[in-house]
Amino acid sequence: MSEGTEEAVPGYRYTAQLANGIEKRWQDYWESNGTYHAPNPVGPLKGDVPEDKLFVQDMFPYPSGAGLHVGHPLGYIGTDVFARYHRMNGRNVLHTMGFDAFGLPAEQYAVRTGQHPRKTTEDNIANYLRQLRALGLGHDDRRRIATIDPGYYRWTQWIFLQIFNSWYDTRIRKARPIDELVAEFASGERATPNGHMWDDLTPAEREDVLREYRLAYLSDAPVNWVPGLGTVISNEEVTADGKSERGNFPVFRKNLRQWMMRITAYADRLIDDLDRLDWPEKVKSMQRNWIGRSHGARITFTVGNEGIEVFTTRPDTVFGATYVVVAPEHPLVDAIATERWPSTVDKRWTGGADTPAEAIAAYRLAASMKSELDRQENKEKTGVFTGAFAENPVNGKKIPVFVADYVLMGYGTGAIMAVPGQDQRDWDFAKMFGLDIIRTVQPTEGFEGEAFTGEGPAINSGFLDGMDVDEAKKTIIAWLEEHGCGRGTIQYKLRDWLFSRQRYWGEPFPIVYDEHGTAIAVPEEMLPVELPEVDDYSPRTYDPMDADTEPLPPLSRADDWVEVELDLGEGKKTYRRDTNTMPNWAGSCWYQLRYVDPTDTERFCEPENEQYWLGPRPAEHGANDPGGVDLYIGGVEHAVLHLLYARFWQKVLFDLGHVSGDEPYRRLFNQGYVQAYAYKDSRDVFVPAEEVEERDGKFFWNGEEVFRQYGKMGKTERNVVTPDEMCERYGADTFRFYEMSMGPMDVSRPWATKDVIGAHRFLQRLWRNVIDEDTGAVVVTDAQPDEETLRALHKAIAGVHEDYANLRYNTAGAKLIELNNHLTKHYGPGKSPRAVVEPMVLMLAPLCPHVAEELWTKLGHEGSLAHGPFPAADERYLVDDTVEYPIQVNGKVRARITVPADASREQVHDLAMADDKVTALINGATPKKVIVVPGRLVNIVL
RNA sequence: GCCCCCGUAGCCCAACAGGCAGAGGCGAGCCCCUUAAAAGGGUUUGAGUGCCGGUUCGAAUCCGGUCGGGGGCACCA
Repeated sequence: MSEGTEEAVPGYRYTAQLANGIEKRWQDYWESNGTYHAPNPVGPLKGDVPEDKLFVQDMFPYPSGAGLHVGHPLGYIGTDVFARYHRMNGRNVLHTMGFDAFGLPAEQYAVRTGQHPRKTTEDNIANYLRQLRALGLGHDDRRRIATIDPGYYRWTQWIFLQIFNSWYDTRIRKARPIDELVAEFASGERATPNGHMWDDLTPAEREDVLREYRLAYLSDAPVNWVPGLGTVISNEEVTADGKSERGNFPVFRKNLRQWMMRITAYADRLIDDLDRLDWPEKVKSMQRNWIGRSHGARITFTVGNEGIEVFTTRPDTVFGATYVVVAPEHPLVDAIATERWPSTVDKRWTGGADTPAEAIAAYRLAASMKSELDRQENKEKTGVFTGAFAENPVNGKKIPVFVADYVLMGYGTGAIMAVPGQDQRDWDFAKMFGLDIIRTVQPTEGFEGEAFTGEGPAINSGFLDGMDVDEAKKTIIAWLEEHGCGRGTIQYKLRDWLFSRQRYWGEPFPIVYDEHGTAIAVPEEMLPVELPEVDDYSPRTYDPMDADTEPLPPLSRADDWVEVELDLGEGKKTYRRDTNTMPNWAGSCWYQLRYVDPTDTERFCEPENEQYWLGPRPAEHGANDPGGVDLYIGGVEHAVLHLLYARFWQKVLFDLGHVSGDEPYRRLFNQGYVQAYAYKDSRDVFVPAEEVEERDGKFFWNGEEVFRQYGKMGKTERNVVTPDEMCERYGADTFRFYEMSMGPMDVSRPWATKDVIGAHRFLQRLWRNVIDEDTGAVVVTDAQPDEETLRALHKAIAGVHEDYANLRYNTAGAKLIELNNHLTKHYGPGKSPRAVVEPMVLMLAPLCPHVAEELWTKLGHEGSLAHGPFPAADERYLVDDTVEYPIQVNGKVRARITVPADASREQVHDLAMADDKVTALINGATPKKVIVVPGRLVNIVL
C-alpha cells in the first residue's frame, strides 16, 4: 500500500478506525465509572432509588462455542436502546445479561474432548462478554449471573425444595407448605387415603401419601424416553412428529421413576392470568392451546357389570351416540370383551378374527407397532368390535363398543361416546363400519357437509329438543348429575412437567434416599449440592430405535459422591444421592429474580428489592397488575417452554409468600429474526455466501451458477456474518444503527451487509456537522437557529420520543437522518447552530451511544450523557402557522391552497371555493357536498 | 385439515385514529472531488399499495373473497 492512500482521508473523518478508538475509550469509561449500575433499595447494591424504575430483560443466551452472529444482538440492542432512552429520561433502569449455561452442547463437547464442560462453558462466556462489550450494551455488570455458578444454582435447588415441600390446596387454589398438610392428616382433619391414623403409618408410608400431593414428586408414570440421547425429556420437548426436539431422535413412552412437577395444578391460573398480561396474542394463544382446557362432561355407559366412563365436550349430543370407542390400552377392554361374536356380527367389525379376544390382541399388536408418525399420516379409521354393548344412560339404547386407536389413552378417560352426526372423526368411523348416524343438532339451511359441528337447535334428543347448544349442555349435565350417571368436568391437555434428565451438565437434585428408598430433602444449609468431578460425562446412549433400554445417568457412576453420610435428625446415616439432573429450563425459571439481587447470600432475593423492581404497581398498570419485568424481549420459540415453566415457578413462589407478584413478565415482546441468503451449488452443497456474485438475477460462485435460498444464518449454511466483523469494518455504532433501522423490532428481515454503509455515511455526515474533519475542532456556531430549523428540530424531538417509547427505532433513526440532512443543507458543513446540534446528539445516544458521548464531550460537557438530559419538544414549534390544503374534486387533487393554521372550517371552505382552478372545474354548478377535514384537505363532490 | 400473522418502488422499509402514497437506507442515473479509486460530497430517479369485489365524498388502511409467503396446532373427543 502506498503512502498516498492514507493522505486522501482527512485525519478526523469518522472512519471505522476512528469509531473503534472512540468506542473502546467509552466502554472503558462506562466500566470504570459504573455508569450503568442501577441501585437497589437494600443490600449490597443499595443506593438512592428514584420511585420511577424500569426493568428491561433479554432472554439470556446459551453461550455456544460459535459465538454471536449478527442475528443474535438484534434483541439485545433493542432492549439497550429502550433502556438508554428511559435512563436518559431519569428512570432507574435495570438492564443486564447473564447466561443460561447448563446444557447439552458443552456436555457433548466434553464427551468428545475430555475437556470439563465448565471450562468450555466459561471460555464461551468470556467470548460472549467480549462480543457484548464491543457492542456497547449498557449492562449493569454487577448483576451478571450464570446458571452454572454454585452461588446461583444453590437457589435453583432451594426453589426446587420449596416446590417439593409444598402441595396445592384446591379449596383455596393456592400452594401451601407440606407441613400444613401433614398437620391436617395428623389431627384427623383430613383422612388418609387408606383410612389409617397418620401416627400409625411408617415414614415411608407417609411419604407415599405425601407424594400424591407434593408439587415436585417422584412418579412411575410413562415418560418420553429417548434412547438416542440416553435421557428422558418433557412433553414440551417432543416435536409434533414424535421426535426429540434436540437431535431429532425417536421418542418412546416408557414407565420410569422420574421427577415430575405438578404444573397441572396451576392449569386454570396459567390460562386465566394470560388475560392480565401485556403479551403478543400469538404467544397467549399458543399457551392456551397447549394447556388445552375444554369444558365437558364425563358420562358413564354401563357394559354388563362394568361402567365405561367417557369424556365429551358435547354432552348435549348424547342422544346421537351410536357406539362407544375405547383406546387399545384401556384397562377395561379385556373385562368387557365377549367370548364370541354375536351371530349377526358385521364382517367389517371382526378384523377377520374368530373371537373378539383374538381380534383385539391382533389389533393392539398392530397399533403398538405403528409409530406416532404412521398414526398421524394415516388417518384412515381402523378398529375392532369387542363383542360388548353399552347402555346409553339417557335412552337405554344398546350400542356397540369398539377398540380403535383414534381414541388416545392419554387424553380424557381414554374412552368416548361416538356421535357421528356431530363429529367428523366419528362420522368417518361410522361410514367405514356401517354404523348408525343420528343428527341431534339441526344443521343450518343448505348445509352439505357430513358431521355438523355448528350451532343449532337440538333434534332427536327427547327433552333437549329445541334448545340451543349451550342450554342443552347445561340441561343434560344437570340431568346426568341428578341421575348419578355423569357430571360436568373440565379437561386439560397439559400434563405434569417431567423434570429429571439423565445428564451430567445440569443442577443436581438436592435429594437423598434412605435405606427404604424414601426421598428426603437435603437441608437448606447444606446447599448447594455441587456437581462431582467425574471421568466420563456421557450418559449411556443406545441405538435410537431400541426402546427396551434404561437410562443410566452419568452421576450414578460417581460412587464417592452418590454415597453420603449425613445427620438428618436420626444420627449419622448413609444415604444415596439422587443421580438425575434438572432440565435446562430450571435455571431460566427464576433468573429475573436473581438479577434483582445477584449477590445476596442470605436469600434468593430480598423482598424490598423484589417489590421495587418486580412488584405489582396498580397505580401505573391498573388494579389487576400482576407485576413482573417491565419489558422482556426474546424470540417466539420459547412460547410454551420457558415462558410457561417460569410462570409456574413464579406462582408457586407467590403462593408461598416469597414474591409479591404472581407473574414474572408483565410485558413480553417477540423480536423478529435476522435471516440470510444461502447458496447451494448443483451438488446441493453450500458455498460461502460472501463470495457469491449476482449477474442478471442469477448467482455465481467461482464462475459456476449457484442457487439462492432464504433462511437462517448458520455455520452449515456458510452465510454467517458476525458483529465482530461489522464492528471492525464500520464500528459498533454504525452496526447498531443499521440493525435498528432495518425495520420494526418484531419483523424478521434479511441481512444485507452492503446496506450497512448507509448507516455509516449518516454518522459521517453528522460527525462532519460537529467536527472539522481536518483539524478535529468543534465547528458549531452559537447563532440562534432560524424558525424553520427550530420547527424541524422540535418536530424531530417529538417524533423521536414517541418512536423510542414504542420500539420504533427504524423511524426514530430516519427522523435523525432527516434532521441532520436539514442542517447540512440549510447551514452547510460546520456552520450548524449548537442549539440544534446538541439535542440531536442527545437523541442519537440511545442508538449510537459511543459517538454521541464523544460529541457531547467535545461540545464541552462534563461526564456521560447516559443519565440525560433528553431533549423535550416545545409545543410552540409543533404547529405550523400555515397549512397547505390539497383541494380534491371528486376525490382527485386539482388544486392547492395555503391558509393560516387557525383558519376556521368555513374560512377554508370559502377559500377553496374561491380558488381559480376550482371555480373553473365547478363551472357554476352547485357542489353536492363539500368536505373540509381540518388540517388535512378539502373534497368537493360534484 | 384448523387457527394466527404478513404482501407498498429493483431491495430493506415509512405513511397518527380511513384524508395529497414516501420519512430514511441500499441500488441505479448524472455532476463534483480525485492521477485513480471509494467506505467522500451533491443531485435526480422512482411504486398507485398481490389480485377481485364491497362500504365510503374519499381505502395501503375497514369488510368479503382469492392468490402468494411465514408461523402455530393437528385423530385432544
